[in-house]
Amino acid sequence: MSADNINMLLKTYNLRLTECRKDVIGVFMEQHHAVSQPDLELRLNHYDRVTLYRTLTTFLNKGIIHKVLDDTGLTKYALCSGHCTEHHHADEHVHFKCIKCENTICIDAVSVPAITLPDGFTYLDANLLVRGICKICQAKNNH
Amino acid sequence: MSADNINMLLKTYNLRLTECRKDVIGVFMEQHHAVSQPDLELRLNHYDRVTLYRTLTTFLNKGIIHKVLDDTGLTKYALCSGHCTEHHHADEHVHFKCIKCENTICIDAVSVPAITLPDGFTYLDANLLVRGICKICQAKNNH
DNA sequence: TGTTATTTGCAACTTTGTTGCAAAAGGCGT
DNA sequence: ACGCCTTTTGCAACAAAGTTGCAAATAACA
Ligand SMILES: [Mn+2]
Ligand SMILES: [Mn+2]
Ligand SMILES: [Zn+2]
Ligand SMILES: [Zn+2]
Repeated sequence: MSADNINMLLKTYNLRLTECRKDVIGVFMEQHHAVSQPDLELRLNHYDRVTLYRTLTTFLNKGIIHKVLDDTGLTKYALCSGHCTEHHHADEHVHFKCIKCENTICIDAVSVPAITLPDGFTYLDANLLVRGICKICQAKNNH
Repeated sequence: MSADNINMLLKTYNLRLTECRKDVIGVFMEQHHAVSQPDLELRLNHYDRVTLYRTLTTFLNKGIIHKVLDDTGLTKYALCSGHCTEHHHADEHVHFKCIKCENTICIDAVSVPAITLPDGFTYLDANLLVRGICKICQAKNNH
């Protein structure tokens, strides 16, 4: 089932169906948290580092994935849900980083609240990172 | 006037008054936008890269400065305004990155709105980065 | 001014980001 | 199924940033 979805996704964005691209999308789909380039390098270690880098860049440009900021400076990526394009991402939701498991997830259910900027400032988009303890780690603590 | 402030600040945090630390604080004070390590290296190029790195780490641990996330993955830093400590930063305000001049500033006047997370998630803190066009660049456009 | 703990500079190494180029592979018409 | 053409990949090479150990320099304090 998933393989067809992946091929369709790539075709939608006019991208060639290469093994690497299919595998990278596969990782994003089976993972429910944001993925960094080093994460990808570990899981897909038969591909060259540069190829993975370029695959991420391509997906980012097409609007297939979006950046997820991290408090460590390491950039993570996640699949876009809405209809995002290269120039505008239409899925402004909260990102949550757990300080226990270090995973960062997209919380699509919670969108970024409207921000009123001081006079003279123009709003383009926003990236909100909330840190705390995730549901899974919380449950573990209450054994 | 400023030199006394700087010495006082360092003493408050039980830090030795070294040239490097005083100069770094000086840069933060005279700059009204967030500063990255490479920024510091350019301005204070008579200090070793590692010394600046360690100075930032020290200030970060003491709660003198806070991290300002950036959409490029480059970490920037800014002086803390409130009473921040190593473990908790009490100055949760909006950060604004201008896509023209690339400067990132702390907008202390706008605090991060309260976020309601899904059940099971615990909130610790948040970092909100708004992108857009800053007041200065806006004014330049309207010549 | 001398003692001691802290800080600095340097060397070294790791990780990540980035580009050019030739070989390999995908898409497509035949 | 084949060949052509364009895109993608792997490799080499380099740039930039992060990180640590250690000996020399320096701040704090008596
Ligand atoms: Mn997301
Ligand atoms: Mn700030
Ligand atoms: Zn967790
Ligand atoms: Zn600007």
